Amino acid sequence: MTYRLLLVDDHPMMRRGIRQLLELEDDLQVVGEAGNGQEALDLLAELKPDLILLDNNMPQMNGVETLKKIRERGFTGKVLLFTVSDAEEDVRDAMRFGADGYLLKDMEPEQLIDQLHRVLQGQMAISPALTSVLAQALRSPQGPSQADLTDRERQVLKMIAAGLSNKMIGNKLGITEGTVKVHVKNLLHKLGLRGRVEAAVWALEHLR
Amino acid sequence: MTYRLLLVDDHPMMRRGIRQLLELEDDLQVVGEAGNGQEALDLLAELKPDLILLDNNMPQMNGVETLKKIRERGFTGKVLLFTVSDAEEDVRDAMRFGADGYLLKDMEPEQLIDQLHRVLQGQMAISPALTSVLAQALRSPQGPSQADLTDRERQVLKMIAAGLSNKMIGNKLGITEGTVKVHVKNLLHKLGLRGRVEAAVWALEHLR
DNA sequence: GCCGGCTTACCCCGAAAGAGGTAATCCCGT
DNA sequence: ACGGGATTACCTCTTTCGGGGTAAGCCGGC
Repeated sequence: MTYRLLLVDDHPMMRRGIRQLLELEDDLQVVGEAGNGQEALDLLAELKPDLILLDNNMPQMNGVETLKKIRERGFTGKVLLFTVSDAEEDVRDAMRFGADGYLLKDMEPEQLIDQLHRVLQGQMAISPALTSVLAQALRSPQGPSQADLTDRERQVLKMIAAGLSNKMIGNKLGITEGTVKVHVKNLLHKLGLRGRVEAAVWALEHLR
Repeated sequence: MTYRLLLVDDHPMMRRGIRQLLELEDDLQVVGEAGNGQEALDLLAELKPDLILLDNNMPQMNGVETLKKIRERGFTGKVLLFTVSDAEEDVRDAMRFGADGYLLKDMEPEQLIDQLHRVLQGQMAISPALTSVLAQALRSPQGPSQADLTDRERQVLKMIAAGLSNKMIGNKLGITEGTVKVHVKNLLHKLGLRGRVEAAVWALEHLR
C-alpha cells in the first residue's frame, strides 16, 4: 500500500526538500504540490490524497483557514499542519478544525517520516515542543477569540493598533468620539484587556 | 572551478531542499550546513566557503546579526541573505553590514541558481519584490533606530509594549511615575511617535 | 575643570482615556 | 410580535497621558 500525499507550502524550496525526503520512502508518494491554500482546494477532488501536509504560514489563506475549508468540503483524509510558528491559538484552532497533527518545521527529517507514518495509521502527531502549549490550551478551555468581536469592534481595534486616538477613529468612521469610546470599552471587556495598549498588542498578534 | 557553499538555516527540511537543488549544478558544491548563526561562525575557518547562504529568521542570532559577526571575523567571501521576511529595516541593515544580496524564499528554484551565479561573479542579488523597499530606504537615509534610545528608555519602552501604565512602570523600576513620564516623553520624541500605543507597536516590530 | 548626556524629581495644565449609566434605532430570528 | 444583539449618542466622573518647564546629582570626555 502506498499513500498519496499532497504538499502545500508557498516556498518551492521547502516543497522540494520535503518531496525529496519523502520519496526515499517507498510507501509514500507525493502526488501533488500546491503553493497556496486555494490551489490545494482546487487539487483536492482530482488528486484524492490520503494525507495533506499543510504549511500554516502562507499569504492570502493560512494553513488553519485552509484546513477549515478542506474539512468543509467533506475531505476525510489526514491533514497535518507543518509550520514554523508555535502560536498557541493556531495549535488550538487547528485541533478544533480537525487537524490530525501539528508539527514544527525545525524537526529532524527522519522524525517527520516517523510522524507521517503514525498519522497514516490513525494516530495524532504533535511536536514535543507543543505539548506544553497544548496542555495549557486544555487547561483554559478558551482564551477569548476574535470571533467574539463585532465587525465594528474589530474595525476600531485595528485603528487602535495603528496608534489612532478615539477622536481620530471617530472622524475616520464618521461617528462621534463618544461612540468610539463605547466600542473600545466593549472590546476591552470582551478580550479581558486593561487598556488600549494591550489591545494594540493583542491586535498585532491575533489580527491580520 | 567549483564554488564552495555553506548553508545556514534552522530548518533541516529547507537545507535539504536547497542542497538537493544546488547539487544539480556541477559548479556548486555544498561543503557544509549550519542550523544556527553560532554554528556558522564555528565552521567558517574550517570550511572557507566562497559563498554563505544565510537564513534571516533564526532563533538566538538572526541572519543579519550573524552577517555582522561574519564580517567582523574578516570573512571576505560572498554572503547572501535568504529569507521569508521583507522587513525594510532588515534589508537596509543587511546592506550596511556588507551582504552581497537579499533574496526572498518564495522565489523559484531556478532563479535562485541564477542569482547565486550572479553573486559569485561579483554582482548583487536582490529579489525584485525588494527593489521598491530598497529604493525607499535610500530615499529616507535613516528612520530613527533603537540605537538612539538610552538603556532606561528601552527598558521603559518594553514595559509600555507590555501594556503597563506609567505608574506601574515606576513601581517596577523603583522610580516615581513622574520620572517615567520623562522617559516616555523623551523616547516618543526620539522615535517621532505620537503616543504610547504607537510606541508599543514600534517596540514589537523593532525590539526583541 | 567644565561641558554634555543620563537619570532622577518636581511643578502646572490641557487633553485623552476608561468606567459608569440611559436610551434610541435597526435588524434578525423565533 | 417580541426579544436581543449591534450601533449610535449622550451624560458624569476619575484617572492617565503627554507637553512644557526647572533642577539636582552623577559620570565620562576633552
